[in-house]
Amino acid sequence: MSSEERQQRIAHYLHKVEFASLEELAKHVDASVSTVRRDLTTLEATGALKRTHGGARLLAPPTDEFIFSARDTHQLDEKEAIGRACAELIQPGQSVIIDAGTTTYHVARHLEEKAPHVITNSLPVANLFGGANRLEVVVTGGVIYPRLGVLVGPLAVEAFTKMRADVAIMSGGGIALEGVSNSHGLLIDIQRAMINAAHKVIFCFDHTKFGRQSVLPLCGLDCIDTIVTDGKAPRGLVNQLRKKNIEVIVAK
Amino acid sequence: MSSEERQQRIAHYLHKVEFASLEELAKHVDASVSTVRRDLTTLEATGALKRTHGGARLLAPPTDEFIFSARDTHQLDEKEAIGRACAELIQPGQSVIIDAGTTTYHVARHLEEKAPHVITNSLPVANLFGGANRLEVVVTGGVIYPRLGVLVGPLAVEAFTKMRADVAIMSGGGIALEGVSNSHGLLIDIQRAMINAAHKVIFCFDHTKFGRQSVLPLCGLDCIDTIVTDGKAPRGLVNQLRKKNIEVIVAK
DNA sequence: AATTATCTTGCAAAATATTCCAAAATCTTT
DNA sequence: AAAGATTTTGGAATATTTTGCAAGATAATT
Repeated sequence: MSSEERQQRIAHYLHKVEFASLEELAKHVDASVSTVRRDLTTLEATGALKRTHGGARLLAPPTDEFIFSARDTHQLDEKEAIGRACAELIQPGQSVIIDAGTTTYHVARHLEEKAPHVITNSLPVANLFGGANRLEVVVTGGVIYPRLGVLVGPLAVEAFTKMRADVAIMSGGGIALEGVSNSHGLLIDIQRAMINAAHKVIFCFDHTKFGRQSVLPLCGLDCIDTIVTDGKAPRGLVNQLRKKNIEVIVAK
Repeated sequence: MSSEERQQRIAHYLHKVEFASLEELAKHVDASVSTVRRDLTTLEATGALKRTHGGARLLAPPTDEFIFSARDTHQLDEKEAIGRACAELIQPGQSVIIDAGTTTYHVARHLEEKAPHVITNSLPVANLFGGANRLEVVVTGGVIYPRLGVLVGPLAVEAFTKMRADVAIMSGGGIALEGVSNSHGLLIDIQRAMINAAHKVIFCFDHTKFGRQSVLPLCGLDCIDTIVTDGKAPRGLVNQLRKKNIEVIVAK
């Protein structure tokens, strides 16, 4: 049996039982406990389930989940690493604006223990925290942009002009010396409002975004306080950004 | 059994009995009293229950109207029927406000083919339509009310005062001759704004809501245009409501 | 105030996780 | 097809977490 098939069977089994111990799973897929452990780790990274001591639990009830393709995200490992590194920059109790996007989604997943005040226009992020009880999550209004699950439009922009936050965790379509650019016109206004509303601006880019310019310019480099990226980001551009007084953090 | 599974079983058990002693719980999950104590502490932190001397009690009253684990939704068949019947009242292309709640959620599930403009403060409803990109869905802003997935607070109220819709599809904790009542104080303001924003007001009640009065009054009967309910609704009260000029539709 | 029950804290034992390594399996290259 | 390189797997040694227990502290009851 291939590893993918095994992982799928684990996920499928969990959908039925909700909880399962490691031994239970090992017996079910006929593999060693070690292997199941590894599978659970990768499955957890995709957001399908949550590991617990002694087993694993379904993350969200099987119904009503927003279809957000964390599954077929590219550069999953890198985004996961970026998410973890970026989350470490947040102090407990800070108010954090979280942009919509797969990378920022992975940041959000590591943010729960910081108990931040979250402000977001991303439905996946909202869903992520919807169950958790300890933190306050503000969702901006807006019209659902179908494919991405982002709330857009005047309601969303307005919400950010009215609020202030300690940190904004942003993403974009490309980062170059000319600044940050993005592809969706509807998002630009909102992202600008986010940047204005936040005291500190952190951008998350996986290495594929470096040197790329997307259709629409979003902001100049002077808007950025910190960039978090992964190990494959081109050295040259990173150094140039650092010279421009931007803190660049490379997640391992 | 993993600790999470145990905690879930404790929570689930409490949902049945309201209150339980430590020993009772310990026996039920087959663990020591110390362990149960620790579990209760963590569970209390999530707000699911309240510790007391000698045991624990359910924090929220056992109304499931706004709790979204479809798993333990009561009167599922009835709500399904109500949902179908209510959806038939909507004309294609109308703008529809959808209240948060399990019953209204079932209405939403039957609404897609009407291609309505949807306005909602319910995350589950937003998720439901988020994937389909044929219809426009407006989500109000607000703070996520944990576990219920409802957006509450001034942002939500404000959104509804600014908008107008053809129909509002509402739910509530109880319907009696005195009017409609509900249990969650935070929701009342929003529901009032919804009612004001809509030209036609439809309330969905399964039969258990009839004759019941919840903690807080929401509105009088004069606000209601139509009520949709299931076959088990008490005849007497239904007729009295009809005499008050309310259209009552019994789904079968 | 005394008595009883319940709670908190600290600690050792058990269960579980992580890390590391060698064998097996798979993929590449010749 | 054989040899080598790479990945995957299972297991062992080492951390970490969880659990159950007991002693002292706190709250409820009489």
